[in-house]
Amino acid sequence: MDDSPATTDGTPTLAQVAERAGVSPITVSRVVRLPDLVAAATRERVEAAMRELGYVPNLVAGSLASARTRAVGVLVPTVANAIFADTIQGISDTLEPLGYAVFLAQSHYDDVREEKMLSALLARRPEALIMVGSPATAAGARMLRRARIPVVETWDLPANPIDAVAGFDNKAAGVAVARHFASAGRRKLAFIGGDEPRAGRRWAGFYQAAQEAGLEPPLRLVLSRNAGAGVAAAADLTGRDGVFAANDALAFGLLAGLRLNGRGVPKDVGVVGLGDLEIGRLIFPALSTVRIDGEAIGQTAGRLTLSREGPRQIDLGFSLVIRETG
Amino acid sequence: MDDSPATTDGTPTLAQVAERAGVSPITVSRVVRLPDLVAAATRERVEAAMRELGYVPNLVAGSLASARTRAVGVLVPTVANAIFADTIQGISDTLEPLGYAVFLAQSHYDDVREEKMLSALLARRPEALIMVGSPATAAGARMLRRARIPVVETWDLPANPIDAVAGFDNKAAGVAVARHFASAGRRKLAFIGGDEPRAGRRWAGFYQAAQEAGLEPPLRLVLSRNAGAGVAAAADLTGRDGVFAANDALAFGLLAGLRLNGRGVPKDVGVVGLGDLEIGRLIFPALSTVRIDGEAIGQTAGRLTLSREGPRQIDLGFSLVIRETG
DNA sequence: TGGCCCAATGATAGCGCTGTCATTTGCGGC
DNA sequence: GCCGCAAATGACAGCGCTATCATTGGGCCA
Repeated sequence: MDDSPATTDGTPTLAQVAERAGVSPITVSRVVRLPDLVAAATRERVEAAMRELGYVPNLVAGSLASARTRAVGVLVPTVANAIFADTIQGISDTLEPLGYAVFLAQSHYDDVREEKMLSALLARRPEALIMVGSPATAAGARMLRRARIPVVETWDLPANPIDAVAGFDNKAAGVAVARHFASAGRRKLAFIGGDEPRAGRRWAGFYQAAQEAGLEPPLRLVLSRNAGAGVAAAADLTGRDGVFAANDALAFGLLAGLRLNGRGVPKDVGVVGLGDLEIGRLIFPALSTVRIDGEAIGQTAGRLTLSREGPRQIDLGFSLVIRETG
Repeated sequence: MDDSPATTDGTPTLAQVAERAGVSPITVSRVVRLPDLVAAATRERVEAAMRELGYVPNLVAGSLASARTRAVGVLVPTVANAIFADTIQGISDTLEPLGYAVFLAQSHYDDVREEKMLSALLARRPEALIMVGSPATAAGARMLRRARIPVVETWDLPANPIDAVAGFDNKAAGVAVARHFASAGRRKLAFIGGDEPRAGRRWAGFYQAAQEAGLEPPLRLVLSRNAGAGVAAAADLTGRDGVFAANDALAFGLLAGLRLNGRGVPKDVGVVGLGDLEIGRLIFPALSTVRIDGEAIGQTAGRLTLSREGPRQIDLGFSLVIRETG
């Protein structure tokens, strides 16, 4: 086009915009960040130069200079499991409009990987970090504390939180389900779920409440996290009349397995899931479940990230939604 | 602890590590990035200093200096829709082990927002950008071209791609479903879906193939994207005997609505979804669907991001999976 | 009319790293 | 015993911005 410095390299810099607009670099910087401080005429000239050059600010340089990245790190066990998608959505919907970006990482329920991802995330200097659950390792927790940024633990109510919390009481959820089964006259309960900490707490509450209700000790099946495992589990659940699945996906699988085994739901077995995925309402029989508002968790986590005011440990609760499966 | 410079500010810098280890900053940098270039004894000394100080490298500074961010931007319409979760997972699983981070943004099927997110993403200087679909605006496309980084468009086969593609032929999917309905003797077809480009292409193929098969012109219902809309749609579909839902979630809702309306599936109406969510296999009647391997799309996109070699427009295809709904 | 204040703009220095050369040291071969 | 070379380390400059002061030039009031 012309011989402006922009033709030298692909991406124009703020200085090149400044030169073209006949102003100093700092003025261009202000047009981008604090337009009110710049006279309208100047601003227009600068904006024209930016447009002509196709200028895209370099936030990595800006972040270094200002010590503000305008980004938050988000660490989830996995995104494929629909259960956390709403939470990610909630986070991103509350933070994106404010100019924050989301760095997403997955731990895959693996402690080593979690620690690695935590440090990879922290290396990018997010202004806050939101994770599902709590750090599994002491080293992970230490890193988070040293980072001196807001940290939000979600989907749980840790006894000893690092900073903020947006979650619910997993143990109480287990208790509620066991009591429900007991009051419905079911006697031989079972629990299916993974071996991660939150499922463990659900189990603990479930077991305890079953005992307190005078039922025989419930069975626990530790499964891998996909719905297919739920299908297979049905075969090992003969004789059980109330099953709490640690998440809805497992419950859907279980329902399918039960159908294959010719067992009636809810007549022969009651099934309760956790999460309240939309599909649960739509299938037949409609899934009874522990409703968790994953999006609210995400929104709350996002908000806790932005301000240090107010209560920082928030219990979003859950509710037992009894539909057709038990 | 002691009077090392680290006590001054929260986060120690590379220079502070260097001082404590008695080496130059560049040596510390090498221990982090190219440990083989450093003598074992020196390396151990540096590593000890890093441990003692709790050093976490500052990648934003490193990125600026090296002009490499080791990050990719990912833009999806929404993460709540389970259909893209597998793709994000595929991307992140192939890129994270190589040290890349993922910047995640959502467009919410909104052109303005998409453009905004694109430029926000680009401002962070990702080394590649992966998006579902193609930029909706010319400005968006221009930004991507100017960025001079690998760009992967997914979930579609754009006629005029910016760079790489990992997708499938949405129109052909529509054709396949219409032909299937026709050969099953269904005469009065309908299509339900959003008004976004990919759904539009599915409709186009569906419509065309229905015409070619001599059926009367199918009906198109434009719905919002949640499953609830599928439930409501059932009422407007009386008299139709074959319905293609642009995604599985809508299909689940439709199935529920049809049940409420007392219409038999597949006897009275056939229903085919798209995506092949795991649940579709588990419910009864099991959902017929156009199977898309979202995870493979993500993995392929990730791979296309890393190397400029080989074919860059990859059609991952789809397959029609007829189960119990039609 | 002089002084003061605010609006508008700029100069300077540096954020915490890494690329690109040096420079130093040890060691084998002739 | 000296030269050359590779291994190990370092000096320097600079990535593209922004924080933090200046500095300039009216406009307005006493």
